[in-house]
Amino acid sequence: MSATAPCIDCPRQSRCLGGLLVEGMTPAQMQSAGVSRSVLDKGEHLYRIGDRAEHLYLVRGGAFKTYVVSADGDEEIRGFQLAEDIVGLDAVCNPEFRANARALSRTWVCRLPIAAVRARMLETVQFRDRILSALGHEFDRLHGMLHRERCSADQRVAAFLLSQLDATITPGGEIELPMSRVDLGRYLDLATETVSRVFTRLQSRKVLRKQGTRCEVVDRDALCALA
Amino acid sequence: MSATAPCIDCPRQSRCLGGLLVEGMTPAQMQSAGVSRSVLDKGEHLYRIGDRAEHLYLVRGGAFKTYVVSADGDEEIRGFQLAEDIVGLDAVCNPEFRANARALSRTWVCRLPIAAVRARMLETVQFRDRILSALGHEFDRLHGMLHRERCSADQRVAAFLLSQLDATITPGGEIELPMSRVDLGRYLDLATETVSRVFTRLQSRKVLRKQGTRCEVVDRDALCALA
DNA sequence: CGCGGATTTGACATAGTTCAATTCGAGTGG
DNA sequence: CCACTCGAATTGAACTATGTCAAATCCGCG
Repeated sequence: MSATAPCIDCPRQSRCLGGLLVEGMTPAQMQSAGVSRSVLDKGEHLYRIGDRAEHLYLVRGGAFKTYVVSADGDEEIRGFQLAEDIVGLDAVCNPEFRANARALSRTWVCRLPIAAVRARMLETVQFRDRILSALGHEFDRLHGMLHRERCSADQRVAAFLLSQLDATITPGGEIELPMSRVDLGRYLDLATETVSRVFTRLQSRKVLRKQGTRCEVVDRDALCALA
Repeated sequence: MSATAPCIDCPRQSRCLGGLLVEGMTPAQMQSAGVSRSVLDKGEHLYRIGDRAEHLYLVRGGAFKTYVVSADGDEEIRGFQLAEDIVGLDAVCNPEFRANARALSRTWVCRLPIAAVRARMLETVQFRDRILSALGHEFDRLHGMLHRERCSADQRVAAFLLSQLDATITPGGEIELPMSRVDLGRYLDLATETVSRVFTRLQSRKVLRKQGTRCEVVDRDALCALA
């Protein structure tokens, strides 16, 4: 995990949490505050459960999974974070991370020092509200997971695909599925085999078309009807 | 739902969110800020999904359930809030409530105006951190629910009973179960019948003793071993 | 081309649901 | 104080979605 220079000339600065954060800072101030960027290789951990939470992160490219390992050794995946998502929001509420974050592929992140974030929350209403709203979205996501886990296998997969579709910037039915079937199962709380069967079914019903790591949603309405 | 006077002479003031909030306010200021108390009868709603979130609430006695109704009309219970718990924390992150809150029995609450809460978050680090930490606990609780829903019926019930045991102020194995079997099922995502069967099993194994709305945990270790 | 992990498919096992019937228990009224 | 009522809780029996285990196939990569 190698760190590089911060956001001073980042084209996304104005639309970014970091933008609000570093507004008015000189490069030197940023540097000393600890704003920076990193790249992680596939499989590398961004942080582990119990680590002192000193940064939160913005995904620039690639993807993470956040997960915990239960008492009986099973990996429970709590979320996937793709480009533009925030990882490690825990850090705002807790001194330590409550989950592990691991790169699913080569992944780029911006790191925002949590001390600066907390300080800025006291300074500007706009920034405080930006953080609170991010927390609100995280609550919504968790409530969504809770709802999804009360549905049938078909519905879980359908709901997941739709959420990916919504989260994707590119229009059209193309979505990125950087996670393995195993990980998807661990996220949806389904056996790998069940996930696989649902995908097969959706493809034979011409709802979906699979192409390697990507996949095309041919019949969005059918998915909505399911979920 | 009748409202009465606020916290000026509340014995709990110093250990309460409200205490930090109203610190330094005159009774008149409190009044005009909207700090107050209410009582709700069994079955009354404290708020409904979509309501403008103008207060958050502290439970003083009694209990709530927070729930949503899914597309196919099923009630999904997202939490039970007993004495000393915060209800409506949504309000900090969202302009509208994202769930319904309904009294399970006659219930007393303090109402804290969210505008005052948000304002105070800018003023004192201590108060901001108190709120953030409450949000953190809510995240933990949701993560706990997600974990629990991946367990067997026995484990879900055991984990639930243990969490009630921890949350109860009174020592000894007595816990309050103000919710019906139906509601418990809707919370744990189990059929009422399944909940009932687990309780029966736990009683015949002398882990539990039931007494109306209360219940005594005889063998805490057995519960831990299960969960 | 061939290897090894990931995915898919098949056959079978089972926890939990569903539906129906019974029992319990807190109020209520005689 | 007891009988009655009605909803809540429990019990029973059959059913089903999904898990489990094992075998077959696919696919990316050296």
